[in-house]
This record gives sequence, C-alpha cells and structure tokens, in this order.
Amino acid sequence: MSQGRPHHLEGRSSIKDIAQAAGVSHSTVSRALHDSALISHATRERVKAMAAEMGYIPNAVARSLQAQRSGTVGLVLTSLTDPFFADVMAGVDESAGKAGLSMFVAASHNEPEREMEIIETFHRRRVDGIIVAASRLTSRYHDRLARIRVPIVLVNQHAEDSPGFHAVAFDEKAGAHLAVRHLVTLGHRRIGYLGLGNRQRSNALRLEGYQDALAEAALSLDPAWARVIAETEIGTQDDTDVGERAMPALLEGGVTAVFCYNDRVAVGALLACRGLGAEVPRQVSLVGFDDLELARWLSPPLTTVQQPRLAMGSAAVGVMLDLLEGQEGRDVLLSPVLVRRASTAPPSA
Amino acid sequence: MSQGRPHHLEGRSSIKDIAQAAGVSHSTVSRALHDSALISHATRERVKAMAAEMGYIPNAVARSLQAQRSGTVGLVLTSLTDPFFADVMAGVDESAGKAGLSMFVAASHNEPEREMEIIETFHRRRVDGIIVAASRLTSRYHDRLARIRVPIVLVNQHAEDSPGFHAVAFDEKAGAHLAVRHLVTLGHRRIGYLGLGNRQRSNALRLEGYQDALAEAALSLDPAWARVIAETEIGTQDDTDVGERAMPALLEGGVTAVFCYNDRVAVGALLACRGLGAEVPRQVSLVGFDDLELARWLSPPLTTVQQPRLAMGSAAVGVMLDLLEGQEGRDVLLSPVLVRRASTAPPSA
DNA sequence: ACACTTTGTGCACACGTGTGCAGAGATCGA
DNA sequence: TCGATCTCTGCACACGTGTGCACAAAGTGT
Repeated sequence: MSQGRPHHLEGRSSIKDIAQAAGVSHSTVSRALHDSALISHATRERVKAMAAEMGYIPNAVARSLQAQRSGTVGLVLTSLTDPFFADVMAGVDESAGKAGLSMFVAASHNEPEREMEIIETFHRRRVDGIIVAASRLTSRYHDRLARIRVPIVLVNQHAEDSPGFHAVAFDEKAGAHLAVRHLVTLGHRRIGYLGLGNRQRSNALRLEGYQDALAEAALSLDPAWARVIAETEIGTQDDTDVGERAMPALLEGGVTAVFCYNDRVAVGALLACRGLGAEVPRQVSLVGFDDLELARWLSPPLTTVQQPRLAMGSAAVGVMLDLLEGQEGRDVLLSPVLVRRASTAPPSA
Repeated sequence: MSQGRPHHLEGRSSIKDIAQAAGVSHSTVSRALHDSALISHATRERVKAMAAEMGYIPNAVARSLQAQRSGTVGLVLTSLTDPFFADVMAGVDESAGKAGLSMFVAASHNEPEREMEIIETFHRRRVDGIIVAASRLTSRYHDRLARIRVPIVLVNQHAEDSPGFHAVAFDEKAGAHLAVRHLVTLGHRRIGYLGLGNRQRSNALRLEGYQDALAEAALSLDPAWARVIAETEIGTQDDTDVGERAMPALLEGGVTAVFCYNDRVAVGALLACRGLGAEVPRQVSLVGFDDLELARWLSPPLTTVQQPRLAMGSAAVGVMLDLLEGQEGRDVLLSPVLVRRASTAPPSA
C-alpha cells in the first residue's frame, strides 16, 4: 500500500487507522486518548491498547492547525556562537521547555534584512511568540513589522526604541553602581571611570551609576577621573585599544581603581598597567562589565559585572506567556550581579 | 466579528478570505499565489493585489499538514552554552537556512531520558529530520528509538555505536597525524605523546596517528615518550591535573615537543613546564587538541588541532537532505585543521 | 408499558492549504 | 453553424485532529 513511499514515512498511523483497527470512529479514538469522560472505560482501554500496539504518535502539526496554537517560540539571535546569546538561549530553552513549548532558533548575523526575514518565517510558521535579542531593525522596517500578528519580546534592548513591543533588559545603572560600590567598600577613594562615547545611552547610564555611587559615599568627583573617550577620538579602534591608550592618563591622575565601560576596555587597561609596571590588583584595581568568557582567563582574572543572561531568556518567555494569555505586556528590568575575581583588592597605601 | 479574540490573532486572513473578497474560489487563490499557468493573467494579478492589501501571510502549519513535510530540522545538543555545540549549531543553521528549513533546538543536559523526550517531541512535530550531537542514548532506548520514523543523523559520534543511524564525525587519527607532522616539520626529533586511557577509542586513534607520523618521518618510537595515563591512575582528576602530573616524566625523558590528548591536558603540561622553569615554546613545544576557547587566551596561545565544527553541522544537514530525497544515507568523516599559535617553535638545540 | 434521563458513539464540520478532475465558456477550424 | 479544442475556474477531496450536536441504546421512574 505504501508503495513508492520513502522508507521513513512508512507506517505512520493516524487516529483514523486506529479507529479502523478498533472498529470505532476517529472521534472516539480522539476522545479515548484524551481520557474524555464521554467514553466508556472498556472502549478507552481497548483504543489505548491498540494505539500503543500500532506505535501511534500524535501529529502536532494537525493539532496546531486545529487548535490555532502551535506551541512554539521563535528566537532570533545575531550570532549563535556568542556566549552572551548562548546563555539567553539556554534561558529561553529552559522556560519554554517547562511550558511545553518548542524553540525555533535562527541567526541574523547582524543583517537587518535577514532578521526581518527570520521574523516573517516564524510568523508563517505560526509560532506563538517571537523573542529577538539585540534587534537591529530600524524604522525602515516599521511597516513590515506592523504586519506581524504575533507577540514580540525584545531582549537586551530598550523598549522605547520600538513602541508596541515589550522588552527585557538589565539595569545598567545599577550594574555600574554595584561595581563602584565594591571598590568603595574595598577602601578606594580615588576611583576612575573609563567610558566609551560611541555607546551613547549605555555609557550615560553607566557613568550615572558611577557618579551616584561616589556621591553616596561622599567621595569627591574629580572630572579628570571620569574619562569618556569621544566617538571621534575612537574612530575604528577596537575597545581594547581604546582602553590601552586612555589608561595612562588616568593613572597619572592618581586613581587607585578604575571602573571600565566593559571587559574589553578593561583588558586594554590591564595591558597598559603591565606596560607601565603598575601591578594589578596590588597597585591598581580594575573592574569590567559584561563578564565575557575571557574575563575568567585573564591574569589576574577580572572582577566584573555580569548580566543575568539566563534570567533574561527566562523572563522573555514569561512576558510572552503573559501576552498569550491576554494579559497586559510588561517590561522587565533585571538586576546585574557582581562577579568578584582577582583584579580588585584594597588600595596599597 | 473577532470579539473576545486575543488582539494578536485579529485579522489573520486565509486564502478563503481572499477568495471571498476577490470573488473567486479558494482554489483559484491558491493557484494564483503559486503562479500556476492554469490561472489567467488578469485573475492572478487581481488576487495577488488583494492578498497584498489584506496582508496575507501563508500558514506554514496548514501547508506542512497537506504536504506531509514540515520543512524543519530538530537539533538536539547536550549543552547550549558549550562553544563546540554552538559552532555545530551555526553550521546546521546556515545549511538549513539555505535549504529553506527552520531549526528546532533543545538541550538534553546529558540526561538520556531528556534526550529521548526531545527526540520524541520533534517526532510529534513531524520534523523532516533530527540531528543529535554527542548522543548519550544507550541500548536501553533501542525500542523507543526504533519507533522514530524520521531520519536521525549523529554528530561527533561513531555510527558503529548505533546501527541504523548515520553519522558525521571527524578524523581523529588524521588530526593527530597533522599535529605531529607539524612538530616534525619544525625540526623536532624527540616527540612525546600525552594520552588519556579513559577515552579509549579516541586515545587509540590519536596514538595511532602519532605513531604513523613518526614512522613516516623515520623517527624512533621510544615507548617512554608515549605516555598514556591509565584509567585507574586518573581516577577523579580532571584532565588538566593529569597533564600537570604526567608532564615531568616526559621532560626527564628528553623530549623537545609533546602532542597532548586535548587542550586541557596541554594546559596542565604548560603549568608543569612553568613549574620546572622550562620555557614554552623556546625549550618545549606543546600541541593541544580540540581548540577550546581557552587555547586562544593562554600565554603562550596554544597551537592545537581544530575540529571542523561548523562543517560538521553543515554536513549533518547534507546527509539528512540526501536521506529525505530517498538516497542512501552515508557516513561522513571530516578532516581536522591545524591552528598554529605560539606554543610551538623549532627546537632550541 | 411508556416517557424520561443517562451513557456512549458517530456524523459532520472546522482549522488552512493544495490538487485531480469535471465542466463552463471562449476560440478555432471546416 | 456546429463540433472540437483550448483556457480558465470551481467542486470536492485530502492531510490529521478536535468537538458540538444528534441520536441510539440502556437504564430509571411512575
């Protein structure tokens, strides 16, 4: 009967097949397998036994069609190999799994057009919701985006950029505050900030957190200690280079500790210290931001602010599920965590 | 009309809606949208215009049901955060994307039961094929596995373990050969091997590659230089510890270069060299295996054998597509690549 | 013995798409 | 002008599942 059919499709049985074998209608089979009270005990058992014998496996595609709900989430990432997104994905996987959802994943490689295509593909597949990490969609895509009739949750991006969507982000200001307070607690009094002018909003928030923490400790706020490298000055240099070039001026200013915009800047700062013979953490303490993989492998291992990446993924699923239940969407702001390693210590003096 | 319906479901139009609006049957719409030659030019354009106006988005779920083909792949990984699997996933994503397939991903966390459940879930979703990386399924699952009527391709595991499935692996022996030939080319004559007895098959293959390369160069094969640490001796030590403990004996044996079973063993060997004041690579050259993230961050950065991880993912999709077209399945053995970094140099003598 | 309730089952439709086949209408040839 | 051919469209069914409703058979009460 299954002549000419590829081998792997042979013998897939449907409730109709079971119905025929058990001498009942397919409706009865459907109800029996769902333990409906409408079906007599005897029939139910007979049907179930037959289903097991025939190796019946329900067809989720057909179910999705009839239920108008696929039980899937689509996850759009810019890169599949970046540890940051990997953690977000793990968070989504965990929470989605618990909710009985399967997860589609695709990478946009930072190309807006590709990202839009992925979202549209997910929409065609009728995923129940879409989670986008680090979206690059500009207002150019507003119209195409407006056609998507599926809840979209943004991760690691602020919702005000894209009205109508909900976002899960983490509290950058609180993270900076955490880092600087750590330095204060260690006893530092002359604390610098090494910022990047080309990350406008982020930098402003982290600078603010730095200033707040200092003010809270009633420490002086020497403007020379808060060095934000201007975008024009940065040019095409990578973050590490910027850190390495900017650090010496801070050291000359007499700081005993520096909070860096991110881990790569901190690596540059570390290299500069080595070059100048300033020992870390004995003479200078350094704190990074992001907790990249490399922070652990540096010598000394870098104290840094970690984004709750896994939690961001989980939270995104949570928001999505709320939206699916018809509840109001909400924005989530998660608190960062300080990872204490060996690049910070009390000041030597 | 859509009263009480969740907001995000409003206004999803089907070909039936378009048909009604355009005054034709749904069959005509379906054909028009597929540019069927059966439909007149005028009707086709009219239908297409109407579809665009109504923001029609085809329902892939319904298509899957009718076509008996979902256009999806399921990928099972033991961990979503491990860089190795991330690369495999990226390879699958790329090749699947090109073939118009969407990718499901889920993590098994090394639990066989969870892995089996994921496979069964993918089966229910009627994925066209399943790719499993580093499967932990034992023969206990043979029966449940036999029920899966979907092609399964194993990555990073040898097919002989699980008859009936196809596998994509990489050539470990060739990798070892590559590493050792590199050392020979640099001028080394006394080359050691530091192996792990608890990875039976892998170790045997790498040892074999080592021996072949030496034989090929007509170099002597001092048994004292090939140290395979016995499983009993290893106990619960991690790979790095084993490398650190075993290295001194090799150095005493007078080797100028060591090929290590993997990167972690090489890290241990490096630590041992530091402890004994043997400079790497000036006095001793070290080669690792796997190309873990850390290999890049070591000082000196580690020369190592890289598995073609991305290519493994792509190849797995290729095998799967062949299987779908009814072709014979095939096993693929990929060639590794040597990544030259700074832990190898010509011998000092 | 008859009406009424309870229990169990099947019919028929829905979900959205694709397609074999029949047939209506137009065009063509003689 | 009439039959034959061609062009286009719709009917009806399929894919696999779930469910409202009708209805048959059995049980209950008077």
